[in-house]
Amino acid sequence: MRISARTQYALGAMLALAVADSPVHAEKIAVTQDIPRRFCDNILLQLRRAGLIRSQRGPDGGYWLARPPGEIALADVIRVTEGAEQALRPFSPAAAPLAEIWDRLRSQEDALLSEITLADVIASRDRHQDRDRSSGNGQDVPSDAGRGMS
Amino acid sequence: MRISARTQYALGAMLALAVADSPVHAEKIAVTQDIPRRFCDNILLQLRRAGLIRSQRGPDGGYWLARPPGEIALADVIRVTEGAEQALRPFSPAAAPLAEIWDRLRSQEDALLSEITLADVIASRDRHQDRDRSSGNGQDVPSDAGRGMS
DNA sequence: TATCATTCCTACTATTCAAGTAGGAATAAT
DNA sequence: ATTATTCCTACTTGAATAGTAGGAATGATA
Ligand code: FES
Ligand code: FES
Repeated sequence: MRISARTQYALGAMLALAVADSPVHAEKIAVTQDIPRRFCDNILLQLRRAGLIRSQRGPDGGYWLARPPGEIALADVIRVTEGAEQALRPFSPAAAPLAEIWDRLRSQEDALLSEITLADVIASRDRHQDRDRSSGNGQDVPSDAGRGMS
Repeated sequence: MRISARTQYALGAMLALAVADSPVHAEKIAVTQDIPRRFCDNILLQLRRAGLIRSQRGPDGGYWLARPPGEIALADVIRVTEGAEQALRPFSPAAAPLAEIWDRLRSQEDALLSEITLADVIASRDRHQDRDRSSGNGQDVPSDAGRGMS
């Protein structure tokens, strides 16, 4: 799969919401995540339509996650922003067996991205901030990390 | 990684060479693999420069594999045609931990594609042609398949 | 009720990248 | 010489991504 700027931005925005404990303005997200202001609006809208986030208009409005960070997988976000990848063009019969391989690649990738949640990413980041407390330190990102929003 | 038409074509061409037992014209490859004629030239040239195939000019010329099909992994071909994927743009600090994940994705993918050789693909194709001879049939593509060129 | 800050929506422009083409030079067989 | 092929650079085109524009709808506050 392609990792577009849009996807990168969307994940950044989702992470920003995951660590906040109250609604966040698009403006703030745009600034802290370094996303072009108008583009940020655009992406947040898409995420809301997909049901990943909720929103409130007017002053004192903003965005927040629809579910706790531990229940949102990276794949959930990516599927939205990358949309349905257009089927790759027909194969010459001779190259047909390659299709099976592309399928394997995709499932492999999907498996990984479906297992990692926003909470995992945040936990991993926090672990990297206080560098190596123990010697044989954090390898795996545990899937049971953050549940609440703070 | 992206599976471009170019990559698809290149793999088709390599497979065509893998099953041939003497030099093959670009023309023939283009026809049998359904590759636009001129584009085919273009791709073959790139493959030759990368050292994956050899060539001979003039009438009675053509292309052939530089190594036996069992020693050419799909990754070898793909790395050539996809080129050095341009580094994805800088992350906002907040989204930095994602970089690690992209890396994991890439290695996972590279591992799979490095294990499968042209010979494996051909063997798999042949196995699919005579449909299910035994009941619990071929799951894995053995890596020790064809060695010679026929 | 007026005002203001925000989200929401459609549609547009610009930039980049992949796909494919063009024209011919170099080489080798006959 | 002629002809069939590979070889090489550069160009054109099409599609997709990235980002922008303009304003309508909503909701808080006074
Ligand atoms: S990155 Fe998605 S299949 Fe390779
Ligand atoms: S297809 Fe290569 S990393 Fe996703």
